[in-house]
Amino acid sequence: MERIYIKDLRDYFGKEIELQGFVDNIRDLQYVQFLILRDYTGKVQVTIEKNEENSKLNAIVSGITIESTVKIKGTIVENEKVKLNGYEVIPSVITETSRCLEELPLNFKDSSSALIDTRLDNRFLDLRNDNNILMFKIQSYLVQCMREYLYENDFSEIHTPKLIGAASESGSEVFEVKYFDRLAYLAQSPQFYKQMAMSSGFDRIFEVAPSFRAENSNTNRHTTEFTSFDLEFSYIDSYEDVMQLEENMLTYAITKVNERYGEIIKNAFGTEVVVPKTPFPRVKLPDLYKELKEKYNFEMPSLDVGDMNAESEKLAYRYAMEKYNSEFIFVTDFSPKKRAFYHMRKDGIPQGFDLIWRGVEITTGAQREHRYDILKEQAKEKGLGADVEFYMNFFKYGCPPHGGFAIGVDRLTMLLLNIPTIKESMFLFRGPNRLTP
RNA sequence: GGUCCGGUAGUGCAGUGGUUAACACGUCUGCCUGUCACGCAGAAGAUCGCGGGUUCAAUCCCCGUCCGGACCGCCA
Repeated sequence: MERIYIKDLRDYFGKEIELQGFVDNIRDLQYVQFLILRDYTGKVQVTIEKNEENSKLNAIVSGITIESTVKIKGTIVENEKVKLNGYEVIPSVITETSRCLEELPLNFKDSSSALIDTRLDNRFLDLRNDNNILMFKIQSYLVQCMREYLYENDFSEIHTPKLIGAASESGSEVFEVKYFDRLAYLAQSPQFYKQMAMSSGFDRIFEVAPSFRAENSNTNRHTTEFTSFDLEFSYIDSYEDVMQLEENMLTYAITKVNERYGEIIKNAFGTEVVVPKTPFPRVKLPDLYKELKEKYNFEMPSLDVGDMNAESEKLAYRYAMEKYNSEFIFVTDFSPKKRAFYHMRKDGIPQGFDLIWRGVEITTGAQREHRYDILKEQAKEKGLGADVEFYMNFFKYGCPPHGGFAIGVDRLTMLLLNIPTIKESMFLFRGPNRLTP
């Protein structure tokens, strides 16, 4: 029999259908039993009167445990009495297809009733929560829309290695892996390979893949393994082209997410999807600090001028909202000391940016230095030598001017849905103290 | 890595230097004329994170250790 989803039941009134799902709840009264069936599209009430004719069904329902899975054949009928959607299933056959054997280790229906650590220990159950399932449908759609935008703009998706032979930048923040009789590293970014694709003439590429960072970071927005949405493209005139691509892509994706999920997100997560307007405001870091000083009496600790910290990111958001009514703001003109050697510089200023959304950094991007001699000089200045030799070769044989950026998908999801921690906005969190499940 | 805070039934929490460690949800049993967060009654369920110390006596005080949380740093 054809599989019917609960969300489509309205199309089958009066017909015999077959449903499958989890037993969400059972209310076993004296003369009637109610079984609430749940699949990933919704819930429906299955009603069984207690009588001679139904004695077999009554026995099955009495013996069933909540969260077992069942297959139900029955007829879907309208009934005003039912508060859940106004219809119910009158079953002819109920088959238990798997059994929940033990008491659940947490009440996944109420996320606030268990600590995040308990939830992560039992993530497969925690994810049965309606909002969690919804969150991943939305994340999936968001990424689909970003991909869609790029495909429409002649980008191709590539897949770069995550096992690498040399630590890509500093070496201090990569995981070592035993690789036969020597060491390998887990990629902390596809940066070098994205640029290799530019050198290879791929012109416009992106990748959605894991990145690994061996940083002992304990915050609500860091994880040792995250999904990075990376892209790189050629023949740009400046990093302004990179910012434009990013704001257009995000606006396209958020517009579509809002169309499909805006109302649902408001109801489920209590937060508004705000479709941004392009162009996003842009501010130079020194100018931003002048404004933050004037408006909020904020001053960076002097050692950190040329970079941002958590507080200045939050204030940058406040500033963007108050002055531009924008949740997004591009910040440019960081100190070269704080930026990677491969960022192009002009008059000593890195030609790159951070994008702050709702007070959190979601992107670093830049025009890259594609001129061999200058790049070599900048690498030397950062103390990089043999480790980047293979990379330097990309620029010896002609390489288009290019740039790109990376977005953290899990952070993006967290911010879009106003989820308090990245531990919840990724399928399985990985942190300094968590490698399981 | 730093600072602060926490670890007590399945889950979330209360509490005490000494008798039976309280409460809510969940679980189980019985009852209940259609429930819809069903309701009612009862029952079971806790080496009080682990190791050491102080004490007549430690779940409680002290030290160590492990685990976790919030914020900061690092970044996506």
